[in-house]
Formats: sequence, C-alpha cells, structure tokens
Amino acid sequence: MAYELALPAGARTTAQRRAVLHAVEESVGSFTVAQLHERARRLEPRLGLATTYRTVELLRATGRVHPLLGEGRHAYVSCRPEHHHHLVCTSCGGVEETELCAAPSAAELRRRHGFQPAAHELDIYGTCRRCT
Amino acid sequence: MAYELALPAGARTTAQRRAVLHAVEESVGSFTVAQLHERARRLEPRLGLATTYRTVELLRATGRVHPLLGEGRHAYVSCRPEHHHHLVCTSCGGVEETELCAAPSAAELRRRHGFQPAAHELDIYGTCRRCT
DNA sequence: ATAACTGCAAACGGTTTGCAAGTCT
DNA sequence: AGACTTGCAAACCGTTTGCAGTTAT
Repeated sequence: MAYELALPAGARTTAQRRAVLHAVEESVGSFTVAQLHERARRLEPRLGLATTYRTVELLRATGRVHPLLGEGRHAYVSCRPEHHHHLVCTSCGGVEETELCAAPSAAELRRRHGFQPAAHELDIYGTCRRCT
Repeated sequence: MAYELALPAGARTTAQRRAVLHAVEESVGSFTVAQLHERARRLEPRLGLATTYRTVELLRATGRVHPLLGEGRHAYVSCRPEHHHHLVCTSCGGVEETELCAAPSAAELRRRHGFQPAAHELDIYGTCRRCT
C-alpha cells in the first residue's frame, strides 16, 4: 500500500478519512470537530459532519488524537484544587479513585516550560484487584 | 452579614446559592454542573438545574470557579505516538507537550490499590508563558 | 461479492432562555 | 414596593445513530 493511514486494523482507507487526517496534521494546538470538518472540506467538499465525528473517534482509538476533556461536558475546577485521580479497569470498566499524585512539580513545569499549573487530570488504565 | 458568599456585588444571598457554593467547596478536582447539582440537592432538594448553571456562571465571574476549557465544546489535540503529556493553557487555549512525567509507580499502585497499571493519560491545565 | 463506509436526517443530551411566581433587601 | 431570583419547560446546539445507497477490498 502506498499510503499509510494511522487507522485501526481492518479499517478502510477512504478519501474522506484522508481529508480528515490531513486536517488534523495541519492543525496547531487544540481544535474542535467542526473546525476539522470545515478544513477537511477544502479537500473533500462532500464530507459530512457525522463522518468527521466518526473519523475523529477512529483516530482517538489509535491515539493519533486526544480529547482534552472527557464526555463532551463542560467541566470546571474549584480554584483551590486538590488532587484526585482515576484508576480505570479495562477489564470490568470499574473506576476507583486514588490520591497518589502524579503531576510534575510546579517548579519544574515553570523552569522547563514557563507554565503555571492550576489543575490536572490523570487517568491510569490497567487491571483492578478483582480482575487480576 | 454572618455568611460571606463569594458573589459579584449586588447579587443576593439565597439558600440555593449557598447550597451550590457548598457543593463546590466539597468538590475535589474537576466536576461538571450536573455533579454539582446532584450534590447541592442534598442541602436544597428543590434546587433546579438551571439555577445551578446560573450560579456556576456567577462563581466563574468572581473567579471562584474556573472552566477547564472555554466554549463548552469538545476539543482535541493532535498527538504523536511517543509518551507525552499536555500542558493546556486555560487562558489562550494553546496546548504544549511535555515529556515530564511523574506517574505513581506500579509498585505503589499495586500496594495501595491492588491495581496493575498498563497506561496513563495526564493533562495539566494552567497558564502558559505568554499568558502569565 | 460483501462487509465497511458515507451522507442525510432524526434522535439525543447537555446548556440556555423566556416567563410567571416567589423572595431578598 | 421593587428588583432580583427561581423552577419549569421549551428552545438551542453540538454529538450520535438508524438507514438506504455507495465503495474499498
């Protein structure tokens, strides 16, 4: 095959998917599905919005794209945030919470990236006690 | 006044707003408006969802609460395959990547939670260099 | 040939808004 | 009294889904 598309095994290569992947590659920083759709339409004018959503979901499954917030819901943080993270069992789907903190220190983030952290989200995937 | 509510000037103190603020104070990490509503209802069972949205918006105006990402839309970032995490600026929406990672060790997770980790995702929210 | 994929439109779910009734100051 | 606030339900808008026609393999 001449064109290698980052898709799950068995998925077919189509003009629409190529157009969406191209739009992803052109994107800088964060983007919405609607923006992607608009951009990909320059290559593939008949591309539907639903197909764009479905393709983004495929890319997400391969890790090529990452949702900034789960569930599509508007989430907030309280301005004196404490840490709490999720242990997601990929076997039974259960979610546990942990207080173990996994974020790089504020000092290190500032020094290396000039970034002032306010909150973070961590999801750890694996196998829970019962499913081991 | 005996009870100081963090609200904009001129805003009235009501039982509903107290209940929502209390729910915010109880919250750890990020939360959605629906979660807040459910929690606040324990104190104020007749609290409506719309009122919860309106109160969150008030608290946002005072800085007491902060949306993780503007627009309420589901946003994505393009990813490369290597292990990395995201620094998301809540001011300009920009996304940087970092290789800094301090995930809890597998040994600690197993000891404390009986959990066998396989992978993890970390997003750090805050203010980037330019927006500081 | 046939299973995967697509566009369309309807369905869905979270968020916002109009309005009449109720409440704080 | 008067302006602000509330709950309700309808409107709104981004996302998902069912389906009949189309396409990659």
